[in-house]
Amino acid sequence: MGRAHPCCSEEKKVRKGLWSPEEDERLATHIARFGVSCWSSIPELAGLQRCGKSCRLRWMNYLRPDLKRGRFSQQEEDHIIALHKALGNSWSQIAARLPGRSDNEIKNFWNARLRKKLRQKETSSTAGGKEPAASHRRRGGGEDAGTHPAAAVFNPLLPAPDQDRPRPAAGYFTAGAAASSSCVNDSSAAAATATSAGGVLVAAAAEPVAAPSPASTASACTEAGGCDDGFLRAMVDDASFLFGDFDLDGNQDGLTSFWESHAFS
DNA sequence: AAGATCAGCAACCGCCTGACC
DNA sequence: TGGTCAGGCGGTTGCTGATCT
Repeated sequence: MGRAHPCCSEEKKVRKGLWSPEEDERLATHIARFGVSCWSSIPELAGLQRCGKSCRLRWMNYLRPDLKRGRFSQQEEDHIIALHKALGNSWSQIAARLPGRSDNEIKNFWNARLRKKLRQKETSSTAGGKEPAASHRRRGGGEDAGTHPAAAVFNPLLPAPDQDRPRPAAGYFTAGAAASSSCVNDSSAAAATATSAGGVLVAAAAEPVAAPSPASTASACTEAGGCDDGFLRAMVDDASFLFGDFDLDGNQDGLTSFWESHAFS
């Protein structure tokens, strides 16, 4: 192995670097409406010039509705230290035990802060010295992630309503992908997996929702051709929460106006 | 005021694993 | 049963913006 993924090869023209709001919108809207069955097909279906891996990463680390973002609490910090002690650099396992945090976020947090903190602790305990000057050199409001352009879009929205609002478990949107490492063509299997992995999804198929392609609906539709409306509604609900209101009939006005009103300054 | 330095974080890269054919 | 493919993971890089000099 180790060869480049076909989707990431130079043959295809793929964009790299930071994601634009429009790309985020496309990806989030697509996943909200059709779920994830095959990451490699998502760029094409969502009209993105990105590789599937990049889409997955963006979703997992940033767009996922169950991410809380913002600064790590002291409790979380302690938790991370304890988990790291037990699990080592298994960031995904640590993330699995810290709801609302992505492995990348935890990894960055560890690399940026905790490792240094622990090192300082060690040196100060041996030398009895003071904190190095660098420790107080903080970027304004650094950890609340409000300074980064992309982060600024989401942070104000996520924490407060989340408290009382029941949310799907992590892995909710990625259930289709979790079902198999290959793209799932058996849509009923994918739907079943999505339902069981999510744990909160409605199994009964209601009115079918128009679908652009079999692959894109694999995680939300049944074999009989009917889509799991509960599944879609639940996802759209989450996407609405994130981006503003839009509906399954393709009305994305709320989403668009959200981006417009939260344009980066 | 401007350049240097630093911290935070998003995203890429390469490799591994597991499922499918 | 081995090759191929796609998802997942950890390490690393590079950009952005705050702070310091």
